[in-house]
Amino acid sequence: MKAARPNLSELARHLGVSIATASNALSGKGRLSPELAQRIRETANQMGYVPSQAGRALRTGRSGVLGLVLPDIGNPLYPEIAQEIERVATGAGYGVLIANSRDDISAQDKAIFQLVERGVDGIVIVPRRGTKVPETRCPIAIIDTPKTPRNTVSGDHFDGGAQVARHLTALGHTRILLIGDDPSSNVQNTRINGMRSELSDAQTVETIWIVEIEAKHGKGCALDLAAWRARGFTAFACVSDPHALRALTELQSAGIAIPAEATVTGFDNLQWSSFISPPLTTVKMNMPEIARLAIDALVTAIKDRDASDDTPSPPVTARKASVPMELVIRRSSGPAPEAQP
Amino acid sequence: MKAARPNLSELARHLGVSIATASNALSGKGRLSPELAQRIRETANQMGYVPSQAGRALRTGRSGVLGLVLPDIGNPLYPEIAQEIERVATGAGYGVLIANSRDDISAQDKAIFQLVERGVDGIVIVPRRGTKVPETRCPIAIIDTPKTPRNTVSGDHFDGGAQVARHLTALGHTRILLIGDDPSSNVQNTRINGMRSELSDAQTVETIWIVEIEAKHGKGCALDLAAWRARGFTAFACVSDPHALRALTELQSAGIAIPAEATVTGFDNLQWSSFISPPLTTVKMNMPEIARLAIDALVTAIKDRDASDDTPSPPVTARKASVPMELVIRRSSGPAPEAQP
DNA sequence: CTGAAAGCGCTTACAG
DNA sequence: CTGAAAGCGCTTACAG
Repeated sequence: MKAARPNLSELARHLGVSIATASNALSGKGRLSPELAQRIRETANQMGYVPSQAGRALRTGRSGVLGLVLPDIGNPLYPEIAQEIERVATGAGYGVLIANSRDDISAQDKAIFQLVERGVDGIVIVPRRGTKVPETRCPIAIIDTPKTPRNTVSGDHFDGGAQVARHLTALGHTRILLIGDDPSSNVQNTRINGMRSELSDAQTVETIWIVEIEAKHGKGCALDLAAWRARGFTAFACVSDPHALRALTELQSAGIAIPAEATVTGFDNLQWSSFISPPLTTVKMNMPEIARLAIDALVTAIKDRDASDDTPSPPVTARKASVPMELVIRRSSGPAPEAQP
Repeated sequence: MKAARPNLSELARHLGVSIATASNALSGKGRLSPELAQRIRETANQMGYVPSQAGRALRTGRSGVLGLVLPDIGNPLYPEIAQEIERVATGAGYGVLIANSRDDISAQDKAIFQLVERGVDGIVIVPRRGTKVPETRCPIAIIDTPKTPRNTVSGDHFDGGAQVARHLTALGHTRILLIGDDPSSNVQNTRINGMRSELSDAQTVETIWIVEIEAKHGKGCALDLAAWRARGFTAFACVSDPHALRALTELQSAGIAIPAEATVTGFDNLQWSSFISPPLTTVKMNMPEIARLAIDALVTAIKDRDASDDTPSPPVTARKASVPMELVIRRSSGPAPEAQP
């Protein structure tokens, strides 16, 4: 009644072959007759043999696990990143261990250390704002912005912003309010800069940062967008969908019709952005591609590092650092009304 | 220049003690003089000694890692679950390996198998709709609804629904539309049933399911809520915040003022629910508590299982299966207007 | 109070 | 083409 999972030596004994032969058959490494290999694989299956990761990890020095460090879930984009990273990593034969860099500023370093302690082969990090990613001997892939030091791969946030701006210009908007959340965010700044790069001096452009307004009036306070509208601003371009949602509902509540009287745009194409009324014009990142490039780069770095040992791992670089974004035009953006207050 | 991370035997040699003593000092297990233990720990720190998980796992048969299986990210509640599970698990000394049960129906079983293959000590599952969680010898904690077979712990969705209904009744609403997404969801059904349980025959209550409407009119179609409003329905109670958002923006777009002319409620208290205009009345789950109970139960089961080996692990039950929810009243709900069409 | 030794399950040169 | 043996780093009885 020994139904517990067999190990390699039990499997080998059962088959009357050596343990090495069994191992070779399953890994397809050493040369052995195809028939024997076949027979071994079948029996392994049938006996429910599952190789021990621990044994393998101890022997090979590789855990087959990658770490993923994400900041607090505040940004609803992270689940999508996590999902894509998990999908690609699984496809490459890796598991994904998650860690959270929430709380204090040192949490990111702590999270990284914990992952290293658990023996991950490499780490993907979406850095917290205003932090430095420490150097380790464990390869690290960074997803932030093209300008971030040691950045591995990211969406082309600048170009995404530029696309929004061209769209608004084409619709005839001349007074445009850019709405950011936190000026210390690399991603948000790059998006804003991208927008500004495509807006001409003939247009009036202002930027507001929500954290600064909330610092004065409290969290969740009104952004007074109706007042901006009254001053002739007809386009409200936000750095992410949740802020666009906040803007859109605030304008709607004030009785301003979207898109007839004001245009609102977001960023990130979150699930609900296509389901609200009116559906939100936004910018979609190519997450599957970003995840693929990040994991590819990481896996390559892991293999390289096996050769040259010791020393901190050099920055991991992807084949392509910047992945294009796609403007998704929906009904929340429309032609500028006659821009009268 | 041997700066690479030392292992236990190098540490022991460096200290002139046996490898067993070093191990005992670090784990605090075997009895040894406090001074020696102290000295060993200090030197270990100073030499940057990091114990090998692989070695430990191989020896102890425990990986110190839990698996977390979540369905597709469609439900924006999952990130919060993931975050809390990760937090609690880390606190209990476990890492968290994520897996996704997206795609086809068998994906959930596949995800579980992969985690087992990676040697996790236990698994937390939020089951996909309409699937059976397979029995394994690996302990599994299920987070779904109190009625789900083998459910370990969950929010009290029924009572959450009841709280919403009492709130609406107290506000004087007599014609109430319940808005669900998918009738095959245990969670959504329980919430709807909870609402119905507290609505009297004196009230008119109807339920619509978004997937059914979309099956006819296409994804993202209008829900025609203005028509319901015209028929005198003044309260729109949704099974989750994204659906409430859809309802709220649809009503606002149709020129119906919230909450003056219609009340909208959601479920789950997602981040943005407090930032929209008007902010959303919703129901908040006690995720930290749910995560704590789930992990506690799992860890207990893992320890128990070490005693009795083999055989599928019995269902993991938490000290408390059902965690209360909290109604969060915000401005999207208000007194019923004179309910004239 | 401390140490020598076995063994967890695997892979990988190496010998035959 | 196949097998015997070493060893990855740890913990845990056990002996002293």
